[in-house]
Amino acid sequence: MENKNKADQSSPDDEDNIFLKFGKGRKEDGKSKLSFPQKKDFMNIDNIEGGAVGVKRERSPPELNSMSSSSTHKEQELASAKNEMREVMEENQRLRMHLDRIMKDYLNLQNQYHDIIQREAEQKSSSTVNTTQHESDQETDQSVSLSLGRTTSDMKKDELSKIFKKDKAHDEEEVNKSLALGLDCKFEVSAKTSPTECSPVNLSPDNSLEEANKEENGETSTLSPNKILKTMRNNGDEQNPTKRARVSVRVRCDARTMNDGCQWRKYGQKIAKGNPCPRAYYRCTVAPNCPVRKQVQRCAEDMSILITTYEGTHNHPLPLSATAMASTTSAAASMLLAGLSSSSDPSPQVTTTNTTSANLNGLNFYLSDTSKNKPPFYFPNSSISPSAPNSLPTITLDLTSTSSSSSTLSHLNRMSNNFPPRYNYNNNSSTNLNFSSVLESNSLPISWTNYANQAYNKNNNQNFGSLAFSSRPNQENIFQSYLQKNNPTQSSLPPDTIAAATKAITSDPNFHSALAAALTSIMGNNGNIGNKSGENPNVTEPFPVLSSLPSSSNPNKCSSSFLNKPTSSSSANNNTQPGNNSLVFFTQPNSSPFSTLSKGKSTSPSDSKFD
DNA sequence: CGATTTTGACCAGCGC
DNA sequence: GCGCTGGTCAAAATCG
Repeated sequence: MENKNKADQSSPDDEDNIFLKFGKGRKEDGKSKLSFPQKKDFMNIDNIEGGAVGVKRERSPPELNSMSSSSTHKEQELASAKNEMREVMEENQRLRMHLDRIMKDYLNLQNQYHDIIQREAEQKSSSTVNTTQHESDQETDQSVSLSLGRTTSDMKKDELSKIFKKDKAHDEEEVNKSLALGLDCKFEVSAKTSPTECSPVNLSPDNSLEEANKEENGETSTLSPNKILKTMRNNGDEQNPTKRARVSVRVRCDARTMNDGCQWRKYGQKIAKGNPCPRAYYRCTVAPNCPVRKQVQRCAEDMSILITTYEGTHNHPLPLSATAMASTTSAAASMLLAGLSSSSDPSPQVTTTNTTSANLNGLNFYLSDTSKNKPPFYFPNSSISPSAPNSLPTITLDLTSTSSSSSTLSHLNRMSNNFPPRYNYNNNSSTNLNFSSVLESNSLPISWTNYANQAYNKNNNQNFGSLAFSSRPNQENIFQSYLQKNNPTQSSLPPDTIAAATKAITSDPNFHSALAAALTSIMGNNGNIGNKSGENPNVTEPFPVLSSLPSSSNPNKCSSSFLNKPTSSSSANNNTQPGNNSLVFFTQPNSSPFSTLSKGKSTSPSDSKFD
């Protein structure tokens, strides 16, 4: 049995080669890196599918083969490099513009949220609540403002509102063609919807967990930026293991590990109870002291599903592609902790069901909590029993394409209810996000933006707080066109599922939290608007927005890209606007034709690009 | 030869 | 206290 497992997992001849095709070990990449400065890699990533990578790829073999005619080649390379540089600069400018726009939208949202909270507080105070409660609400509200507005808290609000007002008209115009996500911060989960329940989202991507948990522990409810930074600096190795959340990613993948852009070193392997497949333990080796670990295990039910569980936050700059994953997992973790912390409301009136679910037509997520063991963090109710010792709150992103396009409810239910205990090995307080592809077998990227954009277009009447991911006209149907391109038979989404998606988006605060966290991770990391990000060693990446794993250009690789630039692969490439801050969860389920170049390590190959 | 993987031992938390 | 389990360590083996 053990031998068999060993063979399953570590036969480097088949599985590892998957990585190699992508970039393989550092050595090879080191070679290619010599001819290409790091910035080039960055550019390549940005233009991932469109051309840059292709350029690089095309160029590499000639480098080996035709060194004789090197002068012309060099010139060509130089020219192409210049071109790429120019493109990237333009891209950066566009990104900046879009960032600004997002900021404005965000402010708009924040203002609206503020109004609503105030209104709610007033209502409360007028009915039953005493004044102290009211005050605390408002206080919390303020702290929400701080925590949500990592950028705004630092940026002078006046300035921002100025900007906002200035562009309000323009934004309103644009809102028509943009995704609107109501961030109405109403926890359907809870009977009592107090503003505090929306607050715990600390949008600092790397510290949301710790900070949120600190909040849980009652250290303080006001998160000043300074404090956040302080925490950021401290969190590295000193992360209290009990204060972390884990993010689990389920991906259909034949490779031994999922390419997440980071560099990992295996430090252990164990057969976990209930799963014949061994669980491998990896440690981030990008930085020597990085506390981030991940566990990789195959799903006992479906061996083709790879379950990768991340724990901790990187304390070093990340490769761009790794940032995508890191930001997303961080956002997911924030979401989890936000949900959890909401349940830790001192007043135990939070009546949660065991499973809070939202159904997004294949974009499912649900909260399920079992919390008898760790009262401070978990919803009081629990149904899932077997508790793994040491279990941490875990959020699961399900990127497997298991749902059929018709009935996502059933899928959701399956997700939430039918996972056998042994699958939920860490089912002590777990949150599951199912970003299953709508289509059953296709590994297509799901752009939240465009996805929800469609929903918004059809149900644009229920968002009072709209988060406008302004999508450009020529981009707003990328997902759809992608669908049409790749699966003409299922190109349209059923209206009911759209409605479900909209409803879920607009109604579930946890989704908001994740979204907000992701957004802030984007804005905060890049923009550094008014933020002393320079002092923050944990700021991961300059700008993860367009981060994209080369997976799409490497169909044989098992990878997951979250913050993707979907258009880069499309024919509309040139029209790509940076505004497409779409969260793209996509998986490449069946990477059947693995190419075998050579043996490799389990290290994520993409790392090589960034070293 | 350095980096990585393997693998048995060890440790800590939890339940009984 | 004991056993079970998950997680980590570290020496040896392996790889490139």
